Amino acid sequence: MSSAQSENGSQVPTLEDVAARAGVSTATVSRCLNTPDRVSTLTRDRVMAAVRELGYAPNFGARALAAKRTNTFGAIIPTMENAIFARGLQAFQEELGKHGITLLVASSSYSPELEEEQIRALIARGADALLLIGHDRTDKSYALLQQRNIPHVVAWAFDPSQSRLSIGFDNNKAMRALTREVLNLGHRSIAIISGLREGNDRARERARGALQEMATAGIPETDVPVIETHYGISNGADAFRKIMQDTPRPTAVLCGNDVLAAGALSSARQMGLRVPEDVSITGFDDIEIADIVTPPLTTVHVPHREMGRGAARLLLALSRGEIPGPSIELDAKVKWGESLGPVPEA
Amino acid sequence: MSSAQSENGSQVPTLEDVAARAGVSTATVSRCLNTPDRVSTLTRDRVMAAVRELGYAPNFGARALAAKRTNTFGAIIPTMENAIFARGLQAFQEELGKHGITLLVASSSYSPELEEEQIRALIARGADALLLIGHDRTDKSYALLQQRNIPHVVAWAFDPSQSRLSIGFDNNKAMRALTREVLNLGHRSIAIISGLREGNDRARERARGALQEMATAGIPETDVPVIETHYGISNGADAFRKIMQDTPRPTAVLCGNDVLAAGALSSARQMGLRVPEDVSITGFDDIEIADIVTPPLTTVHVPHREMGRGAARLLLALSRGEIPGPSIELDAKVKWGESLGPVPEA
DNA sequence: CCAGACGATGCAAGCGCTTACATTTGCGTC
DNA sequence: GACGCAAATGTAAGCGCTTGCATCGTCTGG
Repeated sequence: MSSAQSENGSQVPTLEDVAARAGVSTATVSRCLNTPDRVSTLTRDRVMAAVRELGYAPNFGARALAAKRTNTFGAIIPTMENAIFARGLQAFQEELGKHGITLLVASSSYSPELEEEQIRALIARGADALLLIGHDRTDKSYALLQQRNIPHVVAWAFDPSQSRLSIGFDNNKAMRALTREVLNLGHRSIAIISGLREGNDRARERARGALQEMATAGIPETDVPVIETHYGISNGADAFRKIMQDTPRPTAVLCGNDVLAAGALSSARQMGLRVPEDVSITGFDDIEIADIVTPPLTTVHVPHREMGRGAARLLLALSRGEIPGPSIELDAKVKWGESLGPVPEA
Repeated sequence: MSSAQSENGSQVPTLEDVAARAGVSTATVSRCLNTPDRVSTLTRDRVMAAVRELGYAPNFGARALAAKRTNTFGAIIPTMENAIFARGLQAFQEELGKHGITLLVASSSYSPELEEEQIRALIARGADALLLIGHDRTDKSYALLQQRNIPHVVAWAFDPSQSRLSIGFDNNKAMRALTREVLNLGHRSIAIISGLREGNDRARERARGALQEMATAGIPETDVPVIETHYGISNGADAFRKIMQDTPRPTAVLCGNDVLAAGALSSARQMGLRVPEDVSITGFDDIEIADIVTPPLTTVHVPHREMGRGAARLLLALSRGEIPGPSIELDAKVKWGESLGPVPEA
């Protein structure tokens, strides 16, 4: 009877309408939609026809309420403003799509507090499982996930010291490898433009890795200028300009990611500095931008797609109640461009 | 009684639990959450305390089901892979946020069929209103929106020939303006790298605008090589490489957007061509990338943020049942970089 | 020819919330 | 001190769907 008055015309059709039209019960219609093989071919055809004729689409809220699951996963990434997470997320989504799962994306602007809110929001919306970036977040966030028993996996970071399920690469290790290359080319006066480290373990580990490697080479941490700034091209540009006023002027600048490096590069050009003849610049992430700036960046290649796909699989397994294997460490290797060269002659 | 058995421990608390704990009825709790001023301060405090203690969060599905609205808007953009829509969407989201509305984003990969699916999905999820990009979409999509009576607005395009509510700029007009500048600099041998035009009115209007303007200058359409390709840096690069093998070789290449232009630029570098001395390249959109490539792109500045904010306001008005004004045309002006120069001496 | 089994379908009880309507309470008035 | 009104709160009817359980044929084997 619900929309029996749907003579009204622009009422949204409900299961009941479909059932009436097909001459079956709502239960049967529901089965047709969810478990088609539990219904005879004949009825199924009739029901499907009714569905089509009415333009019926199930009401998501009602379905979630009754079934207690939504076939929806959530992902909270720090930012959508640049393409850092785009490729990985794309792969994540593709993999979920294969399994009929919808992805809801939210962004936290690199703020653990905002992220907590987003977690809450996604849970409220019924996300069956969550993809999170990095390990840093409020205790409350973790408490929430545990209390609600929401399967989740951490990506973009593999940290041997963390026990929770994750898939990613070791930011520290990767940055050390890159730094080693820089040192090998003779650089000793090196500066770092890092992303904001608070609440961002990836940024922190990258910076720490660089400093550790330099320390190993006999460069004390106190000799290394570090500027911290929000990821963003113009921030990278500003930071670079500032850092190049130091004495001694660094011969190489390690950037926390490609976005910062791209900014640094454009500053260098404006300042009339040649890269890498006058100063070397490195990035991290190997996003598309790394290839199109001039010169192409020497950076760290991150297995974005592999990570996204892998994260999806882990989450899928978790949400089915399976216990997936341990955390997965992927490789992140130095990728040579042209922005890193030997130290300039004095 | 619902989770009276929640002795269980890890049950999700419901309104009823909160009500029991605060010693009031569920109705009162609901009011506390939705219309706090209709409840006495005393009870409100007690209820809120219970909410906090229990870590209660309303069940979205149930709420949507009962209230018949979700305070959720949807947006379907063609792609998240590059930053074309990022800034506008950000502004859109910020504006909605101010009004307590959550944004759900989906992407259609520039496919009208996929978009239709996404529209359906967002509607099923209860989106109260939708933001759409451009006018091109399947009849069914429009039928759906009308049938369900979903407020919606078209952005990124202002087309005087279209009657539906929109906010954006005139792609055709803007591209004509840019083309005029190119012609003014003496270029006569001009090629176009366009985005795929089918199902994409923005791409179509941009290409058409360029061709029209050239026609006005006496260059017949048949003399203008046009390559169509999916937006993407490497596609732009490939297209450019191909187009530069034409005879006569174009002295200027108009790209459908900055992403294609960035690709073209990197191809040019690889081919040893100087920009703009040997060949001029233009973009469209003025996204961040336009500034950081070498040389910075001459492009068309698009008022991303203004468009996003405006779209949000229109949609908010619509969803409140107000009738907003007519469609809004914003300006998109040529922005000079260094990638467009005079035609090279013969 | 009938008991038993099984596949297809219907019945109806919720899922957790909002909200119209009913009820109670507390005040100010005369 | 009784009355009326408004504010505060409670009652209960759904919102549209899923699903455990009951029912009904139909088919099979003895």
